Amino acid sequence: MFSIGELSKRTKVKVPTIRYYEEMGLLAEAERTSGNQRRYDKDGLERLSFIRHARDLGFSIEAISSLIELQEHPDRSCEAATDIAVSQLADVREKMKRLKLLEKELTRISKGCDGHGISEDCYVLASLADHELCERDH
Amino acid sequence: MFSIGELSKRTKVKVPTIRYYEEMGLLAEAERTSGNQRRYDKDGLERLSFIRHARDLGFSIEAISSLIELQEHPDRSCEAATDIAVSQLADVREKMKRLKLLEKELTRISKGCDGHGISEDCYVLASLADHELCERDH
DNA sequence: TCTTGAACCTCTAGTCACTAGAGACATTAC
DNA sequence: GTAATGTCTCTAGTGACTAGAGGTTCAAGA
Repeated sequence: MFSIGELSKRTKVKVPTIRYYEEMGLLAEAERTSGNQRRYDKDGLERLSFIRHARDLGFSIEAISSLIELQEHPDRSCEAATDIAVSQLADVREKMKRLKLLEKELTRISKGCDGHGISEDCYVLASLADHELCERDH
Repeated sequence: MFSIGELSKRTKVKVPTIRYYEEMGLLAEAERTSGNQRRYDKDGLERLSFIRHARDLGFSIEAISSLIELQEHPDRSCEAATDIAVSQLADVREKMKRLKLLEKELTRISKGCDGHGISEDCYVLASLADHELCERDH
């Protein structure tokens, strides 16, 4: 049995965040000492690692809730879990696509200026003001 | 002179968002009709287009404020604007890097399951629980 | 056993960039 | 003139935390 601080160290999840996850129902309510402090065991550690890993992968709290629900009903099919992962993947790919376009434009923009006065024709500001300068829409 | 709804249509920025930008000081306070409704002209349209474009590129409200400040002091050097764009670019590249790793792992994860019972060994859930299965750290 | 200081508790409020809703007033088209 | 649509302000909610206040508990050393 270890404290919330210890759990925090082991999982690299901040203490207030652990309490937040408990409040959101992602973590079961922890056992308490007589002095009302939370105590965790290996189970709690594993659960929190799961949550952290999923958060790192960009799953929302809501999606993680669903995954945990699935875990607790092993009779159900695994398809639902796969669905969640697939939709997460679609999300990630969409974000990447957008970021690639942004990268291109920002590269172009940030190369344009070389320290002359803004009044003349700062390329950064001009580029932002005038969408026509973009190579593609967004 | 046109209404906030018209401005919203032309810029594709929602009405409450326009009011929010005004409150945040990104947009100057609009002129009003005798009945207290906001009226805009070409200037307002251009300013809002600028803001929208910058937001699309992921600039924060704060960064946009700085850019606007620069615009209003044309005596200053253009370097500051370039700095903001360059730091934005670094940000975008960092995000892309992370997303690439996520994509790889999510692809792996979501291929693993094929509809058997969760109790057996749902690959999605197992992967999230066990970080060792990852090919790289994150 | 006592003391001290770190860690813990709850609660409230703040972050960012909006979004939603209530209830009242203005404008526009017919 | 009336009805529908648009606009106004204000407050509160979103997601996923983070920060701070003010108080209590724990563990280690004397």
